[in-house]
Amino acid sequence: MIRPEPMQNLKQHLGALLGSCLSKAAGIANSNANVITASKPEFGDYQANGVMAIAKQLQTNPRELAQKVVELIDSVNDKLIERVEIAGPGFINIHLRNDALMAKASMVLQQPNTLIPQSEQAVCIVVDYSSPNLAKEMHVGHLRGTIIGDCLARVLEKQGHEVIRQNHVGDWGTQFGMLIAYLKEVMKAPDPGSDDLPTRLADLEVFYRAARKRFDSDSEFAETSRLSVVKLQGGEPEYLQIWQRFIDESLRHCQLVYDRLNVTLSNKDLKAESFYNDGLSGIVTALEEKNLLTLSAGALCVFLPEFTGKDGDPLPVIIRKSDGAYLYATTDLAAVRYRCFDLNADRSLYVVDARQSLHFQQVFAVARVAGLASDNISLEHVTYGTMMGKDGKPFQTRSGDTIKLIELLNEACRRAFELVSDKNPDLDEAARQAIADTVGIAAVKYADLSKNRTSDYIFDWSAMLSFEGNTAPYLLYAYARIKSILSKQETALEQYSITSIDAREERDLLLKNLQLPEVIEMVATDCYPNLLCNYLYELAGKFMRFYEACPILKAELESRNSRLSLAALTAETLQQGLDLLGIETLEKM
RNA sequence: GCGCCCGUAGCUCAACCGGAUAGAGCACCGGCCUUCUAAGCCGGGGGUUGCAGAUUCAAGUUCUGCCGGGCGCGCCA
Repeated sequence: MIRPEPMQNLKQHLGALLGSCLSKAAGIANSNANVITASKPEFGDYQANGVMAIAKQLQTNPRELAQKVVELIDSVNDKLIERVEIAGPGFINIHLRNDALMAKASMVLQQPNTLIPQSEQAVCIVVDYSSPNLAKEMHVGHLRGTIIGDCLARVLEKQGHEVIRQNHVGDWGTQFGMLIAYLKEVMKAPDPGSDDLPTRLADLEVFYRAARKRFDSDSEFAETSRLSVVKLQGGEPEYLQIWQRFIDESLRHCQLVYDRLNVTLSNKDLKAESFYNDGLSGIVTALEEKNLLTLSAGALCVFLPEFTGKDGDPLPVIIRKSDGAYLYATTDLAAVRYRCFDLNADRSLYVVDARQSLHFQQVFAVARVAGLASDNISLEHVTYGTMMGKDGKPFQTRSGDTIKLIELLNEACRRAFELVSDKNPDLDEAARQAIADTVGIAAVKYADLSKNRTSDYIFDWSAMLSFEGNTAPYLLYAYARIKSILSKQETALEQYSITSIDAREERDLLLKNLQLPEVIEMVATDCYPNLLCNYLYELAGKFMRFYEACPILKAELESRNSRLSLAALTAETLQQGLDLLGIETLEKM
């Protein structure tokens, strides 16, 4: 496959052009013209907000400076720009040429793989996401991290970066000692080769809860559990064998959920906590060499001056517990080292619940001072909010009302099936089921992806399973409408080409299509998938308005072909955008 | 007690590192299917952006102090 050329998106092009004009006019190198999409249609297509700040700096009249900038822009005769004008206190409003927009769009139509340009510099990016605890079955709280991470991985990959997914599953902590101890207890004479373990684990959640109850109520059992961890981490065969069967069973559950969710994770992306086990003593050595370790109450700790807790006391990062077992900080340090020096990552993203932000701050800081991370690697904790219950209180995973992720997906598809059957009773059942499966999953994913990841969110069936308004079905519906039209055209177009713009709705839709690369760039930089959702929703909305206002198949020949092309371009944009969200499209719905 | 995050329409959320009159959806009210899929489109009501200051041409956005909510803070992950 030919790698599409790096290409400036509209905003980058205008930003560079106006930036250089502003720099020249102001006599200040690298001035930022601060070009953004226009906040209102009256202001044109894009607007430059940077003139006023520079004028302030120069103690000069902003409108006069803007005038100089405008003259410089005019002298360049840029192919994209129809005209620029000064507005208000010193804004520069930018209007783009229709012919330039049409030409750009027609080019993209002929080479759809240029719709999303390659990043100028491809780098290696590790994306750590999903990372469920294998002691339990995946529940609704795992949804966010899994699909946000998957979206980011897809976006970065699409830009040409080398993306290495890392599913850092929890398979090695204290809870496994607990499970093993409980299993041994439940099955008096453990014989891991021939028992009915899979049957007993058919409901991992139930098994976990039972073990947990024992652990919390019986200190002797808790002690046995902790000793089991040490034995496991020490490599005792019997423990390893039981453990392995837990893991295999649990991973099977996870993969079912991933496949159902259309999440790209597979076995090859697994890098479990246990993978780092052999390297943990090396972490201790490395920290020792840097004189960072302190023995505190029997535990090996790192104290960094920038982290203090209660009463200003130094806050420890516990590297090794007093009983000799390691904790997740140590594992995470080993993972940082692995990603930096073995995978040679330039960026390492951790898509993990915001509650762990202090933990990651500490791990990153220790990794830097201990040389477990190079200075060049960008370590980024991509946080997301805590899931709350209907009452606004945190959704307790240990309480009985945990909802399994698979149950949510089943319910979504069930409701979607009812709706499809209602809307489209003529389709046979298999077709309706297939549509419902796509729509249901899409709705659940989009409900989460479309919200700013940093805010806490309330688990709410009705919001998550809604099919109207700003939802995935709206986008899928727009796509299906386009496909329906395209399938009705009598003669296939030799090649799509957008050659005329008559209505406001046509132009709005055309320009919006061309702005996908800008959005992708923002998502890749800041890791906010909701920006892509917002964009696609606006794109679909502009298509709906175009659809209502502009007849396509009944239009005059030239307009007809042009509108068909515009519709085809929109389908392409929607399809590629939804694909980056991990949402499949439908030809019919 | 200390630290981090959050507070925007009745509800769920936007607002592109400080920009022009704060926008959508849901819900509610009213229009639009003999015309390319009504899971749609058009219109309407609804706001002192928690409160009070500060910074400046410009603050939902930055700073300070309160109020309210969430999370984290030594051997769970």
